This record gives sequence, structure tokens and C-alpha cells, in this order.
Amino acid sequence: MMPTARLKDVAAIAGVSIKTVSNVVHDRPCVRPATRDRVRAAIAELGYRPNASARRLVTGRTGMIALALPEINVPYFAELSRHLADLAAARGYRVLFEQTITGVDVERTVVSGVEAGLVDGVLYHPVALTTREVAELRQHLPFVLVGEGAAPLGMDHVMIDNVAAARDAVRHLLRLGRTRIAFLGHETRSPTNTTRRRLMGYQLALEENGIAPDSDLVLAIDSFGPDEGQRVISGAIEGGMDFDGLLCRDDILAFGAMSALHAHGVRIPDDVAVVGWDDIAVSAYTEPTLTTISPDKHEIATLALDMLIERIEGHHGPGRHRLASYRLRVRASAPDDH
Amino acid sequence: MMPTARLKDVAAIAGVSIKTVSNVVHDRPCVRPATRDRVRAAIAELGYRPNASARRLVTGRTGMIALALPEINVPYFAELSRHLADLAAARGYRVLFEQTITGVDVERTVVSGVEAGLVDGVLYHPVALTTREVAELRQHLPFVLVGEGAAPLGMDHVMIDNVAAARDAVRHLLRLGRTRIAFLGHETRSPTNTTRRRLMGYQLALEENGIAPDSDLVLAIDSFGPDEGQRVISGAIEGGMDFDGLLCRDDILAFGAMSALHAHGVRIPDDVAVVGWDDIAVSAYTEPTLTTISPDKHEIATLALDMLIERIEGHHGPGRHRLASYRLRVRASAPDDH
DNA sequence: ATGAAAGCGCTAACAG
DNA sequence: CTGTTAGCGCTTTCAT
Repeated sequence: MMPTARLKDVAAIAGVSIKTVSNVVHDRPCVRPATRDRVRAAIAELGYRPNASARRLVTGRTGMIALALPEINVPYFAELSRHLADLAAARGYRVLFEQTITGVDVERTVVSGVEAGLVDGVLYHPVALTTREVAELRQHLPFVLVGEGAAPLGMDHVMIDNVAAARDAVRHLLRLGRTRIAFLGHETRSPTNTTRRRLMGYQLALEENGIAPDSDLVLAIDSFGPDEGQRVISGAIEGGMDFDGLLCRDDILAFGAMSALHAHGVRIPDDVAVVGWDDIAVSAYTEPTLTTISPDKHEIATLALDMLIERIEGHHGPGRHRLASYRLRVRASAPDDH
Repeated sequence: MMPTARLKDVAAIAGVSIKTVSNVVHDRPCVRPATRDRVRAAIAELGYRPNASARRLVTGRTGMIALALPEINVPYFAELSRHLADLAAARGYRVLFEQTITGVDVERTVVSGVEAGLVDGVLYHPVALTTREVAELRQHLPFVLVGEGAAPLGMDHVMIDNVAAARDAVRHLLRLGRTRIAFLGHETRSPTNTTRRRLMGYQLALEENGIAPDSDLVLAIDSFGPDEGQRVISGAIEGGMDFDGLLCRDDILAFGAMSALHAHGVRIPDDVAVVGWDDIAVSAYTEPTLTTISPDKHEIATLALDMLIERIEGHHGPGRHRLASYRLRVRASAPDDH
């Protein structure tokens, strides 16, 4: 493996100064055609590629943004990442992927940023860190928060209105005549803001319809994942829980729940109408297809990236909080006409 | 936003030379405790963070690997990425994410690598590029290929034995007494190597059992995605296709197929037994649960990363081709006892 | 239109 | 144990 060619080597071969080679590399017009061709030939001959680190050191710009998410394998994050990656590429940025699931420590490390000059900005979906910690740790770096986790007022932030969306979902179930509506996904240990907000909307919708929320209908989970949804709903059915509607914290839990309902011969939606959350791709192909809260992932990605790039380009205003849109996507698990 | 502190600034405040500060930053033992404390205090006071680009420029090491995949939102890739990201983090590498879906050009650009010194190595899942192109474009950079796409002999490569796996899947269906077994997922335009291999295994299994492959049972698709699976299977059913078994190119197509089967009142597995491919997380929670070829994603990730890191650390041998293991995960859509 | 030279912030070899 | 110094490869004034 021959040592990588440098600007200097190209210059030597082409018989010009490095400045000229640099001009050619950057497609600057101020080079005579003949010279340009000679330089181009030398570049090809040596297989010259500009060195990224050197460039960055001098320009101070990396052209990279960090995407800090809990778990890339979770469909919602994977789908959001797809939008983010597409948009970032279109705007000329590369994406450095930081997975934060490993724990609070990792999350803290990512947020505080051990090295400077690694990326130009960070898109961060907080989970474990508190608002205060995020605010304190955040480095001197453009930062945009995504999701319902910690959101210090001073920082840019994008989310959907979780309370309103949960309320809409429950209202939909009420409209179908369901009155014993359960909520699946209350975290036992430390409830996330996400769950807290969704639960709040659930409660509001019930109360505004004169139904007293029944805490027995709020089902706790120990983990996310379909297996947990299945376990908890199986337990509820076997324990004789009486319910005719079910709002799940997310689609994945809903899949597990539906699997449990099927296994116990409970008909969906006849006996229990089910609503999920996230509208991940497969939700339109389950049996029955899943009614779900569909956050506009593309809009979330666009808003987040726009704000981040504005910050990177020097915007200095106070923290901006943007709400992305969502809709209730009605499918067979809780159809309109039932 | 005050200008980032440099080694030199810390040194000035602490009243030592930059070498000493560097020693402290690197936790080198050869610093007197008193000095160390003073330096630490200065670092904290200035909020000093070492500059990544400068470090890289001088060490020539980036501590990053590129992960070049077609589409991160596709569950199989998302799940594989999760393993890769976990392992990379454990080995001290960051992951730069490069999405190649946009087209052959993007794929070519990613493989050829515009800049040098951006990453230490590349994990690449080829789709559109040919073996020859990959071999020609590959830069002077450690490179490991994943999947069934182009795989020049000279380069490291990890995959599962797709022919054998497809054969196993079809054998399983034959064992269940199915004889009219269809294959869903032949690409009309330019079939990928992946599909070609799976189709080959399908054919082999039929022939070894004395069944003449019927080209009418090989169903073409124009795109991936559940909608396409649904469309094609609906068309086949409506066109009167006679089949009792179905091997799908991947789980996502299988979801669409199952949705179409349900819609037409075709019972799974009674009327048609279905087998998917990839064993993505939700496959265990569909109705019915999906029998599928389950590649050992963790093993794929481990083998790939191990080889890549060996190359990064200087290994120079010829291209190594490794087969990761797989198993047929039997679930309700094509159960053993049927 | 092209060249010479001064750093960007850090590491590491070499002195002391 | 600590300081001095020479680059890493590139961009960018400032001359010519």
C-alpha cells in the first residue's frame, strides 16, 4: 500500500505549486486550461485524494453531524434515521451515528462530547438524561433535540404534541363506543416523558367524556419489545381484565398485544379495538391492519435538520420549540365504522 | 460562543508546557500529582476538549469506520446495523453512516472514497455495483463486503449460504407435503445476486425431489416493500394460480403476501404455507407467526468487523470469504406438524 | 494566473 | 518528570 499522495506530490509531478493544485481540486476558475489538464493528469496518476483531517483542521468545518439515538434497530428510529440521512446527504452533510442505548453514561458522554471538531452539530434524541443534565453538559456545539425527552428551554427542539395525539386516539375509541379502554406501556421503573405525555392525553380524553380513569386499565411494562406486550396482555386477559379498547404506547407493543389477543381468541376489533403509535411500515400489513398515531417523520426530520443547519451556519437566537404534525391513521384494528 | 480552548491555553493557565498537558490528557503516568491536579483544573476551567481533526492529522488514525448500506429503514439492515454499531463501539470505533440507495452513482462515490483519512475502514453491502467495479474503485483502504452482492475474490467478504438456505426452506415445505411451491421476489429488471442465489436453491430443492420447477410459480416484483408483495400475490390468486407453498425473498414481502392471502380468504398454513427470509423482529408476532430463514446477524456482524479491524491493524493476506450460519426458524405459517 | 509562506491544534521524538 | 520543536496535509492571505 503506497503512501497516500499529497498535494505537494501532485504539484511536483505537474510542475506547479501546491496552490495551483488546490485551485484545481476546488474547481476554481483562475487556472489556465493547459495547467489544469496537467494537474488533473497528475492527480489521476497518483490517485490523489484530499486528506479530510487536514482540511478540517484548517477550515474548522467537518461536514458531519452526529445522530444520537437510543437503538437503530427499533423501527421508529430506523425510519426516522432514513429521513434524516437522506436530508443530511442532500444538504451536503455526512452522518455520524452514535447509539446511546448502552446507558446513561454513554448518553452523557455523547452529549458532553469528548472531542471537539468531530462534528459540526448534533441531533439528539434524549432518553435517560434529565433536562438539567442536557443543558449543563451540552458543549459549545449546535444541538437540536428530537422527541419527548429532556428539552431545556434554551435549546432547539422538535416533537409532536403527544398529549393531543393520545387524546385523539382515545377519542376515536370512545367514538366507536368503547368505554373500557386500557393503556399498554406505562413503564414501571422510571417513566419516560413520552409515556407520561401519552398517558396524560389518555386520561384527559376519558375525563372529558365523563369516564373516570381506572388505574387497573393502565398496564405496566418492564421493557419495550413485542414479547413484553404479549406477556402483559396475556396476563391481563388471564387475570380477567375487562376491556374493549386498547391504546398502546407504540406499534411494537401493539404487535405483541394483538398476538396475545389472537392467542386467547379475543377478536380484533370486535371484542377489543387496538390503537398503536408510530405508524411503522409493517403496521399497514398486520392482521388486522393497525390503527395508529402517525407522526410525520419526514417533517420531524426536516424541522430538526433545518434548525441544526441554521445553528451551524451561525444562527444564535433562543431555543425554538417546533411541533411536527401527526394524524390518526385509521385501519382495521379500530375502524371508523364499527 | 468563546473560541475553543487549545492545549496551549491550558498550558498557559496551568503554568506548564503543552507536553505536560498532553500527558495529562492521555492519562500518562509520568506526571507529578500536584502538576496533574493543576492541569486538570485548568482543563475544567477552560472547558478544554482535544481537537479531533488535529489529532487525526498527526496520528493518521480516525477511529471511525464507514457503514455503507442501501437503506437504514429496512428492518434487516436496521437490525444488522444495531449489531455492527454495538460491536464497533465496544472495539472503540465510531460509525459513519453512508446510505447508498440513491443510486449507482452514490454507491460508486462511496466506494471510491472522495476524501482520504475520513475513516479507517469500510463495511460495505453492495447492491448495484458489479464485482469488477468494486474491485477497481476500492481505494487503499481496509474494506469488508457484506451480503450477496459483488464480491471480488481479493476482498474480504461475509455472507450466509443463500443457495443452501433456500434449499432448506423448500425442503421444509416439501416435507409438509406441499408440491406447488411458489417463489415470490424475482426482480424483473436486474435481478440481484441475492435473489439469484435464493432462486437457485429453490430450484435445486424441487429438482432433487423430482419436481419440475414451474416458471409460472416464480413471481416477479418491481420493487421491494410489503405493498408489492401484496399486489403480486393478490394478482396471482385472482389469476387462479394454484399453489400450496410460498417462499418469499424476504420477510417484508412475506408480510404483504400474507396480507393478500388473508384478504382472499386463503388460510395460512392450511391452504398455503409461507416461509420468509431474514427473521426480522416482528416476524415472531405476525398472525400467523412467520416461518423464516434466520441469518445469524450477530455472527455476520462479528465476522465482518473482526476482519475489518484486522485489516485496519495491518493484516495483508488475500481476500477471506466467510460463511455465517443461519437456521430455519419454524413458526406457525409453515409449522413442522402439518 | 501562479507561487511562497504562515499557520490550524496536536503528537512524538528528542533534550534536559 | 517536563520542555522544545518539527512536522501531519491542507487552506489562505499576500506577493508577484
